[in-house]
Amino acid sequence: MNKNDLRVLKTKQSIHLALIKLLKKKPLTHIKVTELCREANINRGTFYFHYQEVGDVFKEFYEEIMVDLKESYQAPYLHTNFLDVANLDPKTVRIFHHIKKYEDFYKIVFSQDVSTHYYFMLFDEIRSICIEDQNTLQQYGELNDYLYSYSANAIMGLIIEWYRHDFKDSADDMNVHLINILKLREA
Amino acid sequence: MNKNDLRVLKTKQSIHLALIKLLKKKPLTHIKVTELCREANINRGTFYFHYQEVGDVFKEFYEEIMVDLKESYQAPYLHTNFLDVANLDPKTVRIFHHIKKYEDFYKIVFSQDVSTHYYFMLFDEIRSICIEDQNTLQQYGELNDYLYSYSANAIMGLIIEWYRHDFKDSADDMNVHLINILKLREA
DNA sequence: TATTTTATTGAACAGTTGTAAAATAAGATT
DNA sequence: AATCTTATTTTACAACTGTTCAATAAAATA
Repeated sequence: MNKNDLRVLKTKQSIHLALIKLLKKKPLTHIKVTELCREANINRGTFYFHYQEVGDVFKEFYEEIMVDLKESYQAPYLHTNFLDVANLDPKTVRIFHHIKKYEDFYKIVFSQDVSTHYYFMLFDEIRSICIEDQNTLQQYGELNDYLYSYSANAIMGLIIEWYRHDFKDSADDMNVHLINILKLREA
Repeated sequence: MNKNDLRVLKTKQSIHLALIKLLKKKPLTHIKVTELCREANINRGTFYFHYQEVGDVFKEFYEEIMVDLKESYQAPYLHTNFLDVANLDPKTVRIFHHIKKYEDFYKIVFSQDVSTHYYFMLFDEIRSICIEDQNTLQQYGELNDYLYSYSANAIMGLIIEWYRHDFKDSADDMNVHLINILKLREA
């Protein structure tokens, strides 16, 4: 299967457009392979040549979005150290802006009964960001693994709450919430 | 549908035993309704009279386990205040012992591609525990919602990492990890 | 015990799933 | 432009899904 073959690009794009269209009508878990192929005007066998299930198409979207998140942190002047509260500037935390940008998408990721795979993809990405930003603190040995998962998933907890508030707060609001919570520990 | 009808109790027990048996052979997501009914010696129509999908049976287990977790915190002498590090006694954190007790079960909950529903059931339970244990701190207004989700999901992060280490650490080890992480913020 | 209630069964149905093989056609390669 | 490569289609198949209905049998109730 050649990723650059025009035929592949065409069918994948058809499937992508079809999924986006169907997602406006019904939740991801209710979309059947047959239905998706009918909408995309491709044969069901072709679908199974590229994917295993409908969720795999969603994962493909997700990977692109993860790249976008990663890139927003590759700008060298941006630094977010969740442990160093004193030097934490709300403007430097790009995660919430990223989530807001893809709000409709993340409403699916955090919805009930969807695969946990999507949750863990974001978790792992945020965890990587924590590791890269805290590369000065290496002295905690084995505790590091737990510290990073603790910190990353705490952020995820804020996003869960944000989702449950239907993303009404702005991204900057969320940064302020984070700062305030971290400052509680200093008092 | 009468929950106390002997016929209902009998069929539900058959289904429960069948699911436990099948879970030893294959992941939850691979178990078909037909397969489960064959194993339980009940009619497929009977299954659909009680459940919608295989995962619903798992949820039924889960609810019992959530009751067990809740009860382990109802003993009034136990208090866990995740914000008050100074007064936090490792022995009082019962969550990790609970997880260890149902380790095999939680290996499914935290596995990839399973429904997020199970994750959120545990999250909500831990969040409730945080709220009850921190009922002295009400001064933060709207921030409370975010603070509780932050704290609860941070604990979930430790459990994720524990899962990824195949639950090799003991429950007491986990309590120590938690204490150490919380103490980092004081330094 | 006799009667009523209702959970369970069995059968049938259209639709979906996942897989496989040969035929076709679109695109890549020379 | 001619040939090679392979993605796509077509068709077929057995198994599973989700639902419905009448018949049955198990349990509750009086």
